[in-house]
Amino acid sequence: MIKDNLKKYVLLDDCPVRNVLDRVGDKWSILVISILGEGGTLRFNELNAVIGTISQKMLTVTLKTLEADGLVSRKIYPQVPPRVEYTLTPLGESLLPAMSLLVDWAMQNMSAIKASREQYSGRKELV
Amino acid sequence: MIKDNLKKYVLLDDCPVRNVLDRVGDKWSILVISILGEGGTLRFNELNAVIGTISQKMLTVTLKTLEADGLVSRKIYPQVPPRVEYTLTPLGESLLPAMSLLVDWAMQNMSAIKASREQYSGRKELV
DNA sequence: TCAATTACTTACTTTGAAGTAACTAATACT
DNA sequence: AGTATTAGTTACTTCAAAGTAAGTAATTGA
Repeated sequence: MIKDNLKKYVLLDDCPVRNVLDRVGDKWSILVISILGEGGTLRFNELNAVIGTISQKMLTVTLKTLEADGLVSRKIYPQVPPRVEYTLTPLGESLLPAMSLLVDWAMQNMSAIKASREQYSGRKELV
Repeated sequence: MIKDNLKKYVLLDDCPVRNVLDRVGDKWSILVISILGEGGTLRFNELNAVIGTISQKMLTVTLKTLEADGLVSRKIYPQVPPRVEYTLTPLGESLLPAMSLLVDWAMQNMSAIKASREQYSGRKELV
């Protein structure tokens, strides 16, 4: 017996919302979007240096996925050595408010969460 | 040479924000929080039925993690068969606005994203 | 001639999240 | 005696995301 106002959530699994959020939820996308959101336009190696711990492969994969989704645009300058610049598209920029609300929440509440985790893990050790 | 206003993002990797967002980004947490946010209080099997495609194990794991983080509270009624009720804590409820903004964005833009993906994948096949 | 530069690609391995299926405790009901 | 019920646990497998390390193209400058 499921309440009517909850039935729509059955559809949320394997649905387009899940589909979109999966990509937002990967390891590097939120970070890259945040950086481009503040930094404007950046080259591949600039992004690489700003993040510091990302591998070239994962930066490539992340940028390609974001480009395929229409969140990031890629501009190639026909030079040698190559110059490629990345920028948020309007669609990518439209994601910034929702994302920064989430990041703000995380920053404001991380101490409460850490405290809760410690309390929770402490339980077991006392049994 | 990294612009000064971007340097803080270097810290974002392996930091508490990442730590918190990782859990929000797992497969079932957003769904469970959304359901509890609308459904109020629900029993284990009610959540299981509402979601439909989640396994008992993953529902257990997800709820335990959310409980450890202090986002969900767990109330046990000493009965047989057991009765366990789950509710959002105030901390869990405080996450709802940020989450629903993200979900709304996903719903509003999924068609644009799907279109972009198709256009992108179409490129390769024409080479 | 040779190293440096930039934005990658490729091949391989590792890791952990998630899935599957069976099992459990404790009691009420038939 | 046997079945149903609820909220799990346990052992095992699968799979894809992520990491590692090396190689590549094309040109400039020493």
